[in-house]
Amino acid sequence: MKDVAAAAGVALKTVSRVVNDEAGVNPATAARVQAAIERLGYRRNESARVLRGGRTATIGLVIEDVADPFYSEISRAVEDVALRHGSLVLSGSSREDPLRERELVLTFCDRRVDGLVIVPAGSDHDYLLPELDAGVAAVFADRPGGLEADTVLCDNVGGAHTGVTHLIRHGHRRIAFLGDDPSIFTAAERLRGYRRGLADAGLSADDSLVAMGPVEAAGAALDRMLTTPEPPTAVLTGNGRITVAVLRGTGHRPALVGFDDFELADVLSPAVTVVAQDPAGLGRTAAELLFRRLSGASGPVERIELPTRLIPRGSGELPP
Amino acid sequence: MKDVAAAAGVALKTVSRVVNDEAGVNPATAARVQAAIERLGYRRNESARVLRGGRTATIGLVIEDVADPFYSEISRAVEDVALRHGSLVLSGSSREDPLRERELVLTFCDRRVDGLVIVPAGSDHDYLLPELDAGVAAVFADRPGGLEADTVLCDNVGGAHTGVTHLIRHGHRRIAFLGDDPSIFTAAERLRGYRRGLADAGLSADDSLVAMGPVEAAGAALDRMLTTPEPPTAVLTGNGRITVAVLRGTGHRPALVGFDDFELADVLSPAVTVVAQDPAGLGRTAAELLFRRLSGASGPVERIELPTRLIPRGSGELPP
DNA sequence: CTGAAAGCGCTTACAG
DNA sequence: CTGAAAGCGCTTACAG
Repeated sequence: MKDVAAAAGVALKTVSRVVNDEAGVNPATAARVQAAIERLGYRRNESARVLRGGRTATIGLVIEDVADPFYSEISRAVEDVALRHGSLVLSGSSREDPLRERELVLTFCDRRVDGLVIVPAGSDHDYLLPELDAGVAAVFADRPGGLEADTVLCDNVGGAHTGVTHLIRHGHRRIAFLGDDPSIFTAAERLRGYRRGLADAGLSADDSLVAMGPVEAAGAALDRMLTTPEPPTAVLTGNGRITVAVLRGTGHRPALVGFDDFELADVLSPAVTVVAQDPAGLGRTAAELLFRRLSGASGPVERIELPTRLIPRGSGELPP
Repeated sequence: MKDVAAAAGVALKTVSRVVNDEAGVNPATAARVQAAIERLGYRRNESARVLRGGRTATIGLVIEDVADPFYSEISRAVEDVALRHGSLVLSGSSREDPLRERELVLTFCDRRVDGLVIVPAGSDHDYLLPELDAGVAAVFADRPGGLEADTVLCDNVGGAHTGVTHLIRHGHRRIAFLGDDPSIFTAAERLRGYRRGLADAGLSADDSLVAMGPVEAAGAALDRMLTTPEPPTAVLTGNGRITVAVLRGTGHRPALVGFDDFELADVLSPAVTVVAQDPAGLGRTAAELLFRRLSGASGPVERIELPTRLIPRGSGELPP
């Protein structure tokens, strides 16, 4: 900028005015400055500009893993909204590790991001308190965080309820639920939806048909259930990775409804009936909420729940 | 920092020393400063720090689309390497649009990223020249860019050659190739590999068995081929999306080798034989090359080609 | 319409 | 071991 000013024979401030399209510059002067800018290939240093103003026009995104399609959909949606608001996105994968989540968030805060979209890996977010005081905005997505802040979730209970009810309508009475570790919010919620669905249909819950735990154990758990005297005739899986584990399983496959849609679900035979979530909606809504806060919205903390959608494809319509 | 200095009764510079773990500070003074830092909840502003030094410890990543598993794998690998080097990643999706690619790259440059990993959407990168002069490093990944710079590619020719040769070994003589638009580098390269494979086996190329074009047209193109008097008995697809298009196709399915691996390829029946690329390796290698440049490496421009791997699963071993 | 000064939050280079 | 001054590249607040 100094060089441009010198080349155009004006003061720094005048260059700044031209660069920022500020009114009240003599057209001739402006043209001279513009020429110098082009000749020297000058491009304003956004970091310096931002240091002076308050904002960095950058937000941070912490997800579990970019390489997981569910999260990469979220990622793309957040990116889109951010770009539309003139912001860039720093992103990082927590790998479901609360410490890594915390480290990423604090690193982003050190770069003075304006706001954060966080898919919480941990449940304690006290470490965020000083940052929130300092003015960063934060929105939790997919799972609630450990403090009062805007949050966008899927309707996990409703989705699981819909899934199990669908199987009941197709004549099933013994329906297994294979879920992830119940310490994970979404896993616990989906289990609740499953149980409520059974209860609403007047069916008694049978805990021997429920297996919550690491994804790797899901296949074996189902195999065990299938060798009992009263095996399940249908399964509701608690997330996409568990659905895949079941699909990889050998042997007889009961009727199946999977929580979370996935590519090629329609190509398998039978095609897989799923309760689809809306990851793009999750990311978009979270980012929009964030930018609303950044532009000054000061209403009460919001908690939005996005609906799920049952997609019948065959595996969930098999008779007992 | 000023507040901390005042609170600890020292000069700014001393706080800076403590924050940076510089040697030669009286332990008692350091402790006093440390206490003030904690009491005030001080965190250094990395942007300001960076303004003074030369680097931003940030790199830019431009891919086609984060929501595509191939690119999200690249993304994760780049992220990992960057974090290991103390850098953060700004990323954006070009949507295969050269203008958007350019805009993203220049936006990143305005933020003064230290370097860029680019999956080129366009073939003209002259717009990068002034930035390179200004000191940003750039590495092209997956496809070569329009100027001399470090580049990491997959062995597209070799991979397609391996795929078609595999089908030939299993008795096929009429093998179709369904590829993407040949203006896309990888598509053209794979077509070359296919042709070379046929030639090496002494088979004559039959252009009626080749269809290059938009992914949406691939299914119809294959259907047409299958209704001719001498239909192909096998297909090599040019990328993952085309493989899926073929899998979605109704009717008789010839033997199939797909370029690029995908989730659930092993669950389909028959399971799908693929030529697997190494997207994580692509991202890792590109990022490592970038950081090598950033730490001063000044050797000649590198061009690295990553090997592919044939994974036989069933669909590619079907007899004619 | 234009500019000189001060400052954003930090570090570098120097002096004591 | 500690600090006062200058500067990174820009903008804000003011004066002319």
